[in-house]
Amino acid sequence: MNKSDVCEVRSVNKKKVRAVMKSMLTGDEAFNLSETFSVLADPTRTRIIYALSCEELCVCDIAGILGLSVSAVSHQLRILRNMRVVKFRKEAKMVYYSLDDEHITTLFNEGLKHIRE
Amino acid sequence: MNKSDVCEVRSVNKKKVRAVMKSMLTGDEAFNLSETFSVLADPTRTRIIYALSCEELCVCDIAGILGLSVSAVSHQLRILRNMRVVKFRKEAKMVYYSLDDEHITTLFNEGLKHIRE
DNA sequence: GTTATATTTGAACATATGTTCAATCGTTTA
DNA sequence: TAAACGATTGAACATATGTTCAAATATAAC
Repeated sequence: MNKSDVCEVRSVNKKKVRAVMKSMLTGDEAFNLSETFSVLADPTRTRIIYALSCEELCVCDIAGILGLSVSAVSHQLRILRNMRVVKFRKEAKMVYYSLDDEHITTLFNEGLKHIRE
Repeated sequence: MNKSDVCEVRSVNKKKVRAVMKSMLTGDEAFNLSETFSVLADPTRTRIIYALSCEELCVCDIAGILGLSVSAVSHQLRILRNMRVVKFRKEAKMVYYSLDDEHITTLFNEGLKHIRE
């Protein structure tokens, strides 16, 4: 960023700028917030979350429902696991996944309402 | 996707799978939903949205508040404009931006609540 | 009209992300 | 124990995304 990219006046309305800067999100907050939304920012993951909001499902069946490879689904489930959006239990050779985070579920439903209106 | 990637049984629980597939999100819905969340899935954009939730601001001041180049901010504002998250008005040489979408704002606040709990 | 300033834009660049493919791990069953 | 099957993983690949830089617009002031 060279200096010509910075508005010469430095701030057009110093009072407003100061007020906003005072209450501005911290870097961590902005990062965590956008990271939370990132989980829902992919169609495959939203479809997985939708499916799991209906039923507890094994990886194999999720892949069948979505028409994707088991591997692709497993990679996405890892992301959802890391973000604690889903939980799983093992039964024999199968691993069954279900939703684990009511906050994300609320966000998800809020978003669904938005696009369906 | 080769055939070995598909579960042999095809579906472990056919009844569950059929039920989920019946109510599954369409491709368009999944795309629009994830697109909506994508808007909020970047720290720069969440900071811009936060700032605009405090005050109507010109591009120059947003850049100053975020410590980013005017160009970088303008590029992000274009995305927010295209998604109808923000609106703007021109006054002299300046362009003032403000929030335009209450749905997104609701999502944003819901997310903020989530990370602050 | 020319200069200065606020903003936008396009191209280039580096980084992040999602899927595929092949290999591996763990459990079950033959 | 060996074979079969569900799931996970890592590397490779293509695509998407965000910032920078330089150039272009647009409006205001001289």
